[in-house]
Amino acid sequence: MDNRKLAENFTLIADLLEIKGEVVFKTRAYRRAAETLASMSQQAANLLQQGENLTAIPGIGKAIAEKIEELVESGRLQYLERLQQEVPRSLVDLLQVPDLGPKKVALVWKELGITNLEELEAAAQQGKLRQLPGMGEKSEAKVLAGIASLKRRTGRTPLGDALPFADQILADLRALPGVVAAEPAGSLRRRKITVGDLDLLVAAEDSTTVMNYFVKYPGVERILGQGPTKSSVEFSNGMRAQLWVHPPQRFGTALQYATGSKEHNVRMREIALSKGLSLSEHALTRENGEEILCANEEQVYAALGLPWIPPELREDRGEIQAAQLNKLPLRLDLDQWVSELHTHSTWSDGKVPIEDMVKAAIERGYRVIALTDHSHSLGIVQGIPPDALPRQKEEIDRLQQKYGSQIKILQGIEVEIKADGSLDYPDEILATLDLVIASLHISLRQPRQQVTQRVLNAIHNPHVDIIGHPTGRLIPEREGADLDMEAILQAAAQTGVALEINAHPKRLDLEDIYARRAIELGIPLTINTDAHAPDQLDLITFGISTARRGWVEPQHVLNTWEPDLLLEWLDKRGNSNAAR
DNA sequence: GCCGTTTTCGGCCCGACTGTTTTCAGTCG
Repeated sequence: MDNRKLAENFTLIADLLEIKGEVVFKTRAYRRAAETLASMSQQAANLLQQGENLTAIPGIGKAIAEKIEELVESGRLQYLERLQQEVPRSLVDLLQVPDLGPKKVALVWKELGITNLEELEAAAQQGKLRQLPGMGEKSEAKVLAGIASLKRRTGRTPLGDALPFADQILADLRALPGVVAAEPAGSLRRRKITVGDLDLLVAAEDSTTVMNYFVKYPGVERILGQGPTKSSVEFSNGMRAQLWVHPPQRFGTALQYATGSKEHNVRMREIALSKGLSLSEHALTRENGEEILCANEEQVYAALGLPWIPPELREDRGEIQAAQLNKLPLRLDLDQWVSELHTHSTWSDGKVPIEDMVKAAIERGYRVIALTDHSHSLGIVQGIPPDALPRQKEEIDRLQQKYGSQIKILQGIEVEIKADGSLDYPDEILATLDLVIASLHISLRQPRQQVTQRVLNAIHNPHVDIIGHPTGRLIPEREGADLDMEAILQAAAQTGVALEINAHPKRLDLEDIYARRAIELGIPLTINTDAHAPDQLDLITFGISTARRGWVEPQHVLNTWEPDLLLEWLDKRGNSNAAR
């Protein structure tokens, strides 16, 4: 049983306990354990096998460790099975309805015998909910609207879609009179791969104009709430956004609060309390009621004796302890970028000739670009047949002459890891290329052991330099291959092959938690855009954010290395002509 | 259920907004 499954079990326990009416601290403990498990870079099952004590993990004590053990060993959990006999499991679906929480779910269950969404909708339509204590006509209408919205919603929005949408709203908000600043917050600012609601924050003395503008923004289907400091809306596409407005002199605490994560903020407030301060979105408050206002986030962190923590790290994964010890990772940044190592041209499915990609790379200040067109077997695109590689080489040589010392152009390949586990090109051909990326695109649904073995084969091929977008996932439509990631990481550490964090917002693969594990194991990483057109080179920032979320530092990333160092590394990999 | 340079028992973050209420509970982030 993997960590995700374990986390699902503990989340289910928390939901059921909440409906049952258990004390909140117990449910909170189960939720925290679920979060921790989901964000661990190593499998709990593996740790158990190695004889590690799970109670060493923060948030996991004796009781939960025993439950993990039972789940890993038997695939079942007696405690959960007993719990489900008390509280019908289908009730947790009701918690998904906006404005329905555990108390109201328990109420409709106990008073009306409702156990699922269909029964809830029917009861609301029949006007039965309004008769319950504490509920009225409006609550009933809210339930119906909530169910409708639930049916319309597609779940979390990919970061690549949410960010441009939010940026447009923010630009419009900045243009309003009296608006001093407008920034993204929440998971958007932390650059999670998917975003639930859009969280937006505005600095302004008077919120009235801003709020009135926001709730009437084009595309707003309904207003979920509107107040002087906070409003939230739902768009016709099902996306939700909420906006906070705070005075500029309180913007720091407000931004810190709105950025989250919730768990990070809880830790921050605990530290504040230990220093005799109370931290809220409005201010830090001393015990005598005196307020300390923070116009920027640096002041908030400084007041707690901490350096500023980059938003991508704020997931309560040890960043606060690291900050206290002054051991936060060195910040990875675009201005450190030297090379782009995964691009396509019209030699396969790219949109432009090599020269246009080269020029675009030069414009961005890069000093190395690798053209890595697809090998020929990938059916959906026109790959390069092996006998065309010499002609491509001639073109690259000609361009290298033309652009001379401005940029080094590498002839690479994105070679397909075929369904049978072999690579699409024989070793003799791979050996002639400057750089080899091996990637999965097909037969991703093979059983774990089989698909993992394919990647392991590629890792052990001495000509392969990089494993491209390891799982092959596409957000949100395609789940990645069910890889045994620890086995892959161990093999990469052993052979020295680099793993890619593919920067395309539909991929962001290797994902953050495994990037973090990779650097622990000393595996070189590379962050590339997989650009099929010049402007896609700018997607690199998504990859950088994902790497930051994985605590990756500049020296871990091939793309920040000086060209000489990179070419030397490629040469040592044994297949490269690059240095010549 | 977890946790401990004040604690192995008694704590466990803070506030906005809504609806159903006559002062607050529930939900959300």
